[in-house]
Amino acid sequence: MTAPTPVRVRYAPSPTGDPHVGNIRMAIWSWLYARHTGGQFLVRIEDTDQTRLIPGAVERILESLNWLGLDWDEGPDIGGPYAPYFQSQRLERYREAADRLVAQGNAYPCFCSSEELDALRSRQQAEKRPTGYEGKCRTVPPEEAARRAASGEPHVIRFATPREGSTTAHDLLRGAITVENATLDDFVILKSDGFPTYHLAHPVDDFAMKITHVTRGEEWIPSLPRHVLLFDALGYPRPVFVHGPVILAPGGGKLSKRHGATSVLEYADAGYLPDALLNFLCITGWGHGDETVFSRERLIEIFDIADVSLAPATFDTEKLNWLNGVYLRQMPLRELSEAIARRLERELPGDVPRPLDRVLVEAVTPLIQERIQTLAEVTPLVDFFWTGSVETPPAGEFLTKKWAGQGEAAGAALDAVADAIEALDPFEAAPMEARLRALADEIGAKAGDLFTLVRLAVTGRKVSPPLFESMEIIGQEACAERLRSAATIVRAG
RNA sequence: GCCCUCAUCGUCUAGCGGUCAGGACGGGACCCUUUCAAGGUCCAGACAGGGGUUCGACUCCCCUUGAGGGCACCA
Repeated sequence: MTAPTPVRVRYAPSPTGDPHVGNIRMAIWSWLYARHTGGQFLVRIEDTDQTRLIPGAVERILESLNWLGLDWDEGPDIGGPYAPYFQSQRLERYREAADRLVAQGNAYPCFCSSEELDALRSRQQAEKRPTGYEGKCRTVPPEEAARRAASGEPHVIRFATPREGSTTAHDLLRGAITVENATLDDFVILKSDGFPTYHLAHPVDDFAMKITHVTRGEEWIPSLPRHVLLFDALGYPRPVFVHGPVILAPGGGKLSKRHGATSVLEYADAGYLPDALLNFLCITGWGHGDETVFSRERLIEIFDIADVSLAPATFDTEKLNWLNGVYLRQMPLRELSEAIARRLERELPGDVPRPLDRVLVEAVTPLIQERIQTLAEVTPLVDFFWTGSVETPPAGEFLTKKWAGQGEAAGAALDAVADAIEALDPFEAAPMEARLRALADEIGAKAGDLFTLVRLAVTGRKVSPPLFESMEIIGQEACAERLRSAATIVRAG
């Protein structure tokens, strides 16, 4: 889809915490749409609520975008032709717009206190009437209002919403949305601290920054009529509005901490890959034929924001895990190996010397590449390659199935394996397997039963990467040592 | 309570008046196999309900039901 003028979309988070995945998904879609059409993607910080600012939030927001590989053409850190990109630095513009609306008779100062407003709201609720400001200060004569405001009396500026008629706005995805003006109230556009509310800041900035498509979450639909009224009153052309669906938690309802990670950085921490999360988030709430795995390039090639679905989608962690596994398996050895090395250096016990030997990590990587879904599974799976000695499991672990009650036989078998291992030359996986299969035959055991003992002895666990390749990496001496020690324990059991 | 939005397998979706309603995750079976994975083959599984419109509705309209969102000097 090609737009007549270059598409300009923006991601406009407020710095009140880490961006939620639902929020980030909208940013991904917006970014893809900009890149798909050859337009621009910008970032604007909506820091108009001084009471909710969280230090460091801006940095974390930008870090989240960076990690996902979303780049911006204009933003708080790099500036741009419409700077500044912090709303807190654009206060004069909002003031100006508000003054103009008051002068035009589209807005008025309101001197009602929060206590008064709270009281009004409770009264309305008690009487089961719609809540909302009923326009008390709208009747204050303009001259009197101006005088009181000039004398320093605390006040806000409210928009004088038309009482009659209805307002129709258009959403690219949903078509016309019409609301009776009577259901709207005189909402605040400028707060008493001089900061604008979102309702005012949004039209002023999106007009000034030449935004062509306002992309945001569905939660904004109810206030869309107010925004449209403001665009009109200000004499700004209306942009295209696109309200994406929300993301639901598995059980239904909002996705929250209770359901696991909710921010991008948490997913990074949990061992997910940027491309996998990007693919997954994009895919939840949007689809394209029979395809499921999309590279970034492919998405840019085919993504059209007009194709996103309207219904709220449920966050499917199982699918994310599977997709992450797909990306892990696709990764070039060197790249995966480096990621695994960094993970291990972060998680291995402190007595393991850093940096890790990359040659060893590269030997281990192919053994686990197709066995993990996230990087978080790496360390518990392969730590025995680095921890000097494994803790041999108790005899009971060994003496199950074929070996139940056969402590002596199992011990003998382990010793026999140790003998065979020590005699091996070269000490490589293929000949090792051949030799141990023959040995199983000699002992009169099934290969699998023998290998289970060896696995337990050498890796310390019943599930491990491929046995012989692992043993080759661990080394001849260490393997023999672990086998003998296990033999002793098993006999005693 | 008032306003708004949405509705295809358990989940994410394709479909855009005529299809055996397709794919993916998850589930089941089998194959492969030294564990665990990965891989392969196959199976089960959906148009929320009721009215219209039409020669013909998953597709268009209305109602019901269900789900989600909003009703701040927060965004």
